[in-house]
Amino acid sequence: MKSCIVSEFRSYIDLTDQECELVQSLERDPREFRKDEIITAEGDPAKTIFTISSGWVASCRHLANGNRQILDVYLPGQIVGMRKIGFEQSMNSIVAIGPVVACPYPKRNLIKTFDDSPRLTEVVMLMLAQQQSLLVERIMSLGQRSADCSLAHFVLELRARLKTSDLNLKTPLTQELIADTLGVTSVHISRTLTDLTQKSLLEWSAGTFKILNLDALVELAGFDPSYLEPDVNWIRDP
Amino acid sequence: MKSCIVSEFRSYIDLTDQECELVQSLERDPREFRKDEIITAEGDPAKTIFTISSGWVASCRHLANGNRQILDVYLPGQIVGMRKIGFEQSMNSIVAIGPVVACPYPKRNLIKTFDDSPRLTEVVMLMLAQQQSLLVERIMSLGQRSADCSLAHFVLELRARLKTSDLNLKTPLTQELIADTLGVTSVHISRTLTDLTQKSLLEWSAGTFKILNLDALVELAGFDPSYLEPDVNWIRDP
DNA sequence: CGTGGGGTTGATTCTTATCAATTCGGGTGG
DNA sequence: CCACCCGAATTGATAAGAATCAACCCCACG
Repeated sequence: MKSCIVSEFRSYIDLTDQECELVQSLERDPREFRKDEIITAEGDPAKTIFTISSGWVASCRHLANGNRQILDVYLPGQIVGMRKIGFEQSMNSIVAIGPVVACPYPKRNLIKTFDDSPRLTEVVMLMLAQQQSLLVERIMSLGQRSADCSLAHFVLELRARLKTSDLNLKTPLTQELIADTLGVTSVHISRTLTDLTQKSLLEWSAGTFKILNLDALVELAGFDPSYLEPDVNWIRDP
Repeated sequence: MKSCIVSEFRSYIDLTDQECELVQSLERDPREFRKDEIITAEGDPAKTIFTISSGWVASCRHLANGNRQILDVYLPGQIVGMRKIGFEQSMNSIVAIGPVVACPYPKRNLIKTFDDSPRLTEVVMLMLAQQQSLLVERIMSLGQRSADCSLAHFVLELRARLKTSDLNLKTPLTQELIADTLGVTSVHISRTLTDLTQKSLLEWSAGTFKILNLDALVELAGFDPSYLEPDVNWIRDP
């Protein structure tokens, strides 16, 4: 399989051969996970980071009452668990949405990379900053947007992250996953979806969204993709 | 004035004299801001980062409909605007809560520090990871906690961040600020506060919280401060 | 054929928003 | 020193949005 993580890094900067090698070393040990398998659990020691080769993954946290909040959805090529750099214990679990191939590697390896390449360190920092802006957008949805706006925004964000111009998005998500992401119940997602369908904005069936009216959806969501477009100019030359 | 930012960095690692100098250079140009003054606005070019010398500051984002969400509250010593490292445009504004002294400096200076000291780079990365975990906790409040839990959690988080064992917290906040942070209305904050007071958990007057029953508050909030305690062991030696 | 996970629908309740009126309290100017 | 004013907080009445509970449908899969 072509290295997902290399092409992820390449989407930020050009890699020298040596850098390429360094990055590749993060994707050496592919492991398969079944749908709904817990890749790491809350409270586990924060020693292992994962790179996703294929499939989607969610990081989530549970409250004492059992409520689950999905913090972020990760797509192939992404590094999962970078927050763990700063902590001894993993504070959220990572779950496979559908079948997944992911490569675990010790946190130490990533830190080692910092020693070897200040340039890659800067890319990692950029990734952290970008993840923050995803979290910020989630906060906006949870705190200020109504369910229909949030849902529209969520779909548009996914589409932008998938870098596709297709109006049909195939996902391994369920309505319950979406609900736990947007902080509402799955029942409410169902109703909201039929609402949006009646308004000829969006359809959902069997795991795929079909965008019926892109402009109206963007308008409803107030979607501005600039938070997904990083600035790489400050990163030093090789 | 003693350098706030140096002591902030010192709370993570010991600084060599040289590092100390580097860090100090980030706090050279103190400027005063009035209460409610906008320090930077959404859409401004993301060139300037701030270090807070005194006072509190909030970063917030507005929606098209005028709704405001406060993303984070920053205390003296903290670096504000690190997310901007990754973007050309500032995607949220920074507002002075009460009178503030803050030191602006070009983003480039921070990046320059990365060249000069891999060790400080690692501290900055740790700060980013820690900010993420604050955002995550906010997401949990917005998405899954009821207003009273969120409020209790918010107060306990503040107390932990202020590193005080006092049960009285003096803040420059208003109920409206708190409301915009927790994603509810100020009216609802008012009601929730009187609720908590009736239950002898918490009092509020003239900008200070008085914790009446710490244990019960921790229990209600499900508060676990470990997300505020970074792991610094991986940072390289000087 | 059952079985079960995912989705839909309806009835009802609960939390929070909204709008509006009122109070409180600390400054300011006469 | 008092009257006034303003921002902040409180209170009440009502409405909207979302949760909850429960029943039911659909359909892929053993």
